[in-house]
Amino acid sequence: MARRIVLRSDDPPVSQDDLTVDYRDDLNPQQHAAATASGGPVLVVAGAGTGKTRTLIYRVAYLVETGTKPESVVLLTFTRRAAREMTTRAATLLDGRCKRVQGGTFHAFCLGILRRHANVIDFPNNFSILDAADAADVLSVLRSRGGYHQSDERFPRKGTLQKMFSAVTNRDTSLDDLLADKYPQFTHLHDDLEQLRREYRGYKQSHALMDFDDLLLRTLELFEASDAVRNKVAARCRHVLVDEYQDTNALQADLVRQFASVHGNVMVVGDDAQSIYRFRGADFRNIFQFPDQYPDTTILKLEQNYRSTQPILDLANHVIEQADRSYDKTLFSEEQEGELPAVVPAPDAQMESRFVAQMILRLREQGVPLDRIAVLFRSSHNAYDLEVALNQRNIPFVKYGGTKLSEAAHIKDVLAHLKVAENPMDAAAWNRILQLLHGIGPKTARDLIEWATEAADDPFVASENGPFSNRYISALKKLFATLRSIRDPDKALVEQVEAVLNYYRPLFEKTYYEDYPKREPDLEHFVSLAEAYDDRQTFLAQLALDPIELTALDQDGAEEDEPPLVLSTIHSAKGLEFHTVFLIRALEGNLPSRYALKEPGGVDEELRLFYVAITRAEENLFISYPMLKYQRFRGEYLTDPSRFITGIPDDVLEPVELVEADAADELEAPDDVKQLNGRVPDDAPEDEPPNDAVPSDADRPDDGLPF
DNA sequence: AGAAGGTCGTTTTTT
DNA sequence: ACGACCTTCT
Repeated sequence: MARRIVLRSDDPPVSQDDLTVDYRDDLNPQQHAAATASGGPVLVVAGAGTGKTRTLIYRVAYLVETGTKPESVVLLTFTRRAAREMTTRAATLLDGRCKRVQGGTFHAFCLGILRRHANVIDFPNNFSILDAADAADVLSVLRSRGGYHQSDERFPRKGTLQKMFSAVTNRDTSLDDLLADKYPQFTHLHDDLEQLRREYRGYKQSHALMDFDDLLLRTLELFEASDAVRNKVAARCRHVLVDEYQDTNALQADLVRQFASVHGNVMVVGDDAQSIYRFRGADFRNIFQFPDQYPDTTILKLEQNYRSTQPILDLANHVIEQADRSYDKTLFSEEQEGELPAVVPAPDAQMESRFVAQMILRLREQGVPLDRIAVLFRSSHNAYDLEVALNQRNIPFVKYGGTKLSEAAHIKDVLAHLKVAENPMDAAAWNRILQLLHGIGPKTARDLIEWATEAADDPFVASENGPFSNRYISALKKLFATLRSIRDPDKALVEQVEAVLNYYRPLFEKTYYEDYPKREPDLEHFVSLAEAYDDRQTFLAQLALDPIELTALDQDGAEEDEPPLVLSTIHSAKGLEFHTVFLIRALEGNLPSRYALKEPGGVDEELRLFYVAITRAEENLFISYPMLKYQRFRGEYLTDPSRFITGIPDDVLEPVELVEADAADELEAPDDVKQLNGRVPDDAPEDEPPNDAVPSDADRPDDGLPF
């Protein structure tokens, strides 16, 4: 790299008197130092709940207020939700200018760059984005085309292939090492896999497809291919801010370096104790390497916790002590008072759900809004029982980390039609819509795709003379007619979606004949979503990169209703905070996950996950687990509580026993709230008749008699 | 040969 | 409740 001469700012030094926001008054000294730091590389190590987000928001405001153009500030966050929240809050602080800062997720930001410059790496700018499932489908096609599993030795299934290849890209390792490390059963297939991986890459290139990893990887390749482009992009990155840096992987760290390569102003914020995306290639050690990669890094620490009470932090500190970690920060709070965190063994899964649902109703009675309460779990199916219990009691909730709208098969069908209209080379989408037609299976679809994407100049015009069989010709003609009609540039997006739905409905009812009425509402939701966009390409990208939770849609009918309770995987709860947190299914094999036990370092990662869950809580924390579980084939069996909660002293984590209200009373009065020994803030006797003042309680079901 | 339809075994976490 | 695999049908 060329020698660098640093020019000093010609502007007079900024005095606090000239600023609208009172940074010194609003922030503690550590936060203030971070928010008002001058340029250059800065690493902020911030413990859970220490006002990391707040500091970044003030940082944005400060930069904008001291003369940096908002368009030249880049704020990279882990989710779009986080980016939106930050810029909105910064805007409240200062003014609307903050909304013009660039950013979002790494993937979204890279997409923007690629759309502008894709031609440099031989991609059209209307390339399609493949989500993980789409990528797996492409691999499945290539696998059968290449005849990889003709012999009777087993070949990895499509999802495994996708995971393997993604891991190779994200972890910056060789296929060899990955196989040895994680897939020893497939090491002998190394050559086949290497070849399949090459085919996959070539196929994506020739069909204008990019999977999630490509969005990062191809951006780096773009920068490598053209210094001019890199300089142009980096010139617009006057200040680069990265949130959750502990969860970035090698690719992302590389990207940050490129973005900052012109101005050198980069501030990263993170907490090594909260690194929970190892499976995606993140390595918490990255955060320690930052100072090595950027000479003269200023290191700042945030240690005062503003979120949780001291008893909750005591548990958190106790937990994280068990992990190998290089940074020592003990969180402290000024909020000394507070309930002890509780561990609640429930007799079985239904009882666990009853406990959570009833506690939520009590808290709500005491004035805690539902949306200040969260139920967290390791994996999304952990919540199935609870979802039933909540539905029975009419408690509204959103679930994060569950099935996304754009992942539902029927929505993927509709999307695929739009994708083909957008990018006629999109073989993955073609494959999907062709196989919906009666008489077309994998083989015919493959032949037709080849014709449509290679032989035909314009498949939509030349649709009269393809290699068609009478078996499906009439259905195919209808498909072409629909595609032609939605490609009309004058057609509004909503009209395009309506046209697809008109065409798709009969196919939909046939394909999902057993349960299509249940899926029907999703199609309506999809139309209303499309109304907010006028550009097809933006709409498609948005759905791919910022998928909408299915349960979030159930809520928008009831706008008058109170904001819903939050159910979330621990991963999706990152960065959020709640008055009360329930952590359910704290079981050995679930948290820590049994899969993690096999991997070196896996248990530590799970421990950090547990730590993240605990530190979401402000006032109350309940950790529960069922003592008995039921599994098909296995029947009922005794569970082991998570190793993370055994052996913690009672004065740090208080054991609580669930007691069933008198069984006779329960039969007559459905108000069957259990006693919690000394735990419930307002422990009213429960032998009264049901209280009508609790609307969502009114049609509570009888909760069965599990004993 | 290739598609359709039924059956069996199954499931971490996310952009 | 979903997908991979096997059997039967066109």
